[in-house]
Formats: sequence, C-alpha cells, structure tokens
Amino acid sequence: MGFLSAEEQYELLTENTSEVITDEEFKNKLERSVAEKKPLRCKLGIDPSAPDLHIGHAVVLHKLRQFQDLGHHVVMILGDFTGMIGDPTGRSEMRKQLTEEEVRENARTYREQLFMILDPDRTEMVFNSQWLSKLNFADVVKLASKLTVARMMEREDFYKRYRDNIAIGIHEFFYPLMQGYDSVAVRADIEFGATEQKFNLLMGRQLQRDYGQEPQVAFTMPILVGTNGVEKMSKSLGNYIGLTEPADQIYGKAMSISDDLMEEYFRLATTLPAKEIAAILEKVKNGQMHPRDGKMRLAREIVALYHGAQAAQEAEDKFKQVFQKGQMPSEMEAFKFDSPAGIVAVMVEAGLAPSKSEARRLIKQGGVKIDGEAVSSIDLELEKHKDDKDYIVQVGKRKFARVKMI
RNA sequence: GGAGAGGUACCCAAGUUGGCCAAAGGGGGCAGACUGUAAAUCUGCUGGCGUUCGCCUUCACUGGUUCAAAUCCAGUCCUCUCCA
Repeated sequence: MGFLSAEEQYELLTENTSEVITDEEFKNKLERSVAEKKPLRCKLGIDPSAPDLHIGHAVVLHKLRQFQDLGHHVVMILGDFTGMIGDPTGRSEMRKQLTEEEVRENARTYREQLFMILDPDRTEMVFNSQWLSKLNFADVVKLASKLTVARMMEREDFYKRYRDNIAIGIHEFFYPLMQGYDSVAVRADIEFGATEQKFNLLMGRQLQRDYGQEPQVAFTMPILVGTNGVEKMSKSLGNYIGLTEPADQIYGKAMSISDDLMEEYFRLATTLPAKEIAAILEKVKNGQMHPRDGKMRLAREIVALYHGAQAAQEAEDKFKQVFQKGQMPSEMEAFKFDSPAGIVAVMVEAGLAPSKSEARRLIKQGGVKIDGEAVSSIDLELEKHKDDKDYIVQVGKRKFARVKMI
C-alpha cells in the first residue's frame, strides 16, 4: 500500500478526470482503503473488437497506472462475451458481431499492449464469458427487468438511431446490462471509462445496488480528440496514434496536430506533472518558446512513453532531418526493378500509390519527385542509374522509397 | 401477419417522365501553394485500365424487358414506419 493519505491520493487521482460519481463515495472508499490497508478494485472493461490500442485508450490506462502506483488493484475485464455483441455506445449503426476466435485473438494482442502501461503485478485479467455464459434465460430476464425501454431511449445514440430509422438490435440493449453485471461479478470499487461510457458505468452502480453491493464509483475520463482535431481519436477514422507504431511515426503524427490541441495532448497523452505542462504552455503563450518547439517536446514525451527516451531523441533527429532540412530519411523501403520500367508501375509496385490511375494523378499534380526533381511526365521510363545508385522516389511530403534499377 | 417507405461510390446525400450517369452536392482523403511539420485559407484530384477520343467494372442481390437501366418488371435479402 502506498504511503499517501486519503486526501493526497484524492488530489492526484481526480486530476484530469472528467467526472467522478460521486466525489463523496470516492473519498469514503479511499479513507476506508487507507484505514484497512486494502487496495481498491479498479475495473476497466475492454471490448476486444479492435486489436490495436491508441493513445486515446491510453488516457484511461495511465489513470489506472496512477492508481496502481498508489497501491491499488486493477481488474481488467476482457469482454469476450460482450464483444460478440459490440458496444452500441456512440454508434450510428449496428456493430458486427465478432466470432469467438476473433475475440480470443484480439484479446491476446491487447494483453501485450496493455502492459506497455499497466503494472502486471497489480493487474488481474478476466474474461467476462466466465460468468456471463453461465447465466440462464431466467437470470437474463431478471437482469433485463432492471431496465426500462424509456431509460434506454434516453441515451442519445439510441434515440438518434431510433429517430433516424436506423436499425437497433434488441441484443444491443443488453450491452449495458452485461457490462453492469461485470461490476457485480468482480465486486468493483471503481469503474473507469471515457465520458461516453457514463451510461454504462452508472448501470453498474444500479445493478450492484440491486444485487446488494455497495455501488462502484464511476470515473469518466475525457475523450482525446484525434490528430485531425475534429472527431474523437479512433482507428476507423484514421486519426489515431497507435501504441505499437514505430517511434518515427508517433513523433510525426504528434507534430502534425494543430497547435490548439497541444494543451489537450500534453494533459491527456503524456504523464508530465500538471505544473510542468503549465510552465511549457505559459512559455509558448508569452513567446518565450516557439509553438513548434513546444510541440516537439510533446512529441518527444509521447514517444518516450512507449519507446523510451533514447528512441524519442532519435525520432526527433530524424524528423528534423527530413522536414526541417528537407533531407531524405536515412531508412526507407527498398525495391528492385528490371530496367527500363515506367514510373507509374514502379510507384504502384513500391506501394507509393494504390493504383496506376492514382499514380498518374499524383504525377500530374506535381506530387512526385525522383532524387528531388519533380517528375513532369507520366511516361517517364526509369533506366539503370549511372554509378549503379538507387533512385529516391518521393510522393508527397512523407512517402519515400528507394528504387534500384537492374 | 397486413399496409407503406427505403437500400446509390470511403461516409452522408441527389438522381427513378429509361439514353446527355462513373453517376450532382457536402464531408473525408490525397496532391499543390502558403507555413513552423502543421492548423486555417486557396487550387486541383478523388472506380479501374490504356489515355486527345476510348474501354471495362459499379448504384442491395438474382434474373427479365429494351438498341439502351441506378432509373421499367419479377423474385430474394436487409432496414424503417404504421396497424395487429
């Protein structure tokens, strides 16, 4: 158990949260935990539908890690059973239901990624099929009777779908119930989730009461906006930074966010102390620090979390080389072709363009360079390079390939 | 079970008196200019294959009518609404 008092813990743990429901109950739980030297059981459920975690998911994981560092216990629930339904939260259409195999496979990759942040020694992992698959129909009906349709339709996502004549499966109504029942099954003290999870988290409170338990405290975390600054970060929208991405990519993506997002990213995507963040932002604001340098610091911090400080520095050096000095990256994919070969075909083969038509368009728009020279004709034939060197083919600002003609 | 509405490209959404539809418009994406790498703004592109012109595949699915169908007909699947 940590040595911090309940009050001190409270200060730290409520930092950067969106809502704590309720504050009072949380304080009480902390006090009891300290008095009895008993860690709190912190529940997080994940729906193993997308196998890759990104730094948006990491927001809540870092919060959990903070709890762990203070001596608390994390219960990760891999929603293998619920995953077969799919959380309807925020959805505008039905999710596809996963097969058991897909769920298992995804769960495995999740595990690796979770421990990039969480402390394995203080983490318990369970599949919710353990208890959910054992419920019989009578149990399910009993569970379902805890919730009215009107209550369900209060949810904006369901309401909108209903209003807009978009399918809602009855089974989707069960999702919050199942998630809530998970809390009963693991006797959660606290459940975490993004703000959009509020309804589901509250459901856990209700069910725990119904089953004679003390209701869990609901911790909602702010949702990290995606790198494009519009919608929330999500893999399907392509505006994400994945935990397992190479350092260079994480760095580059972090740099590409709008300046306006810097503060949010510092707060939610790094583990820097609030004071330090405030100091950096202040310097940027009063002109002591160039916004670009502030963002470079941000990018470095994020990379360091997942690849270490050294990799972060290297990523920064590469970034400077490519973008600030306009040089080529030192490493890029290499391809070989028999000469002569048309530039269009080469681009497709090297993965620089998805189709020949697209390659032609790019050339016409002046987006393709060979050894730094813009390609002017779509009919360009590449011959063997003098001195047997490689051609450097560049598409747009970021895509490069090394091409050797033989 | 009955009646009605609908399923269009990555998403939303026009188009249904048959041809001028690879299919308006918006979003997103990509490229160019501008920059600090951006963001914002402006411009262009955005099914595939060869490229003046063209050809091929596409408008839920399967068949049919026709010189010609996203547009008409039949069947199938799916969604929504009202009634029971």
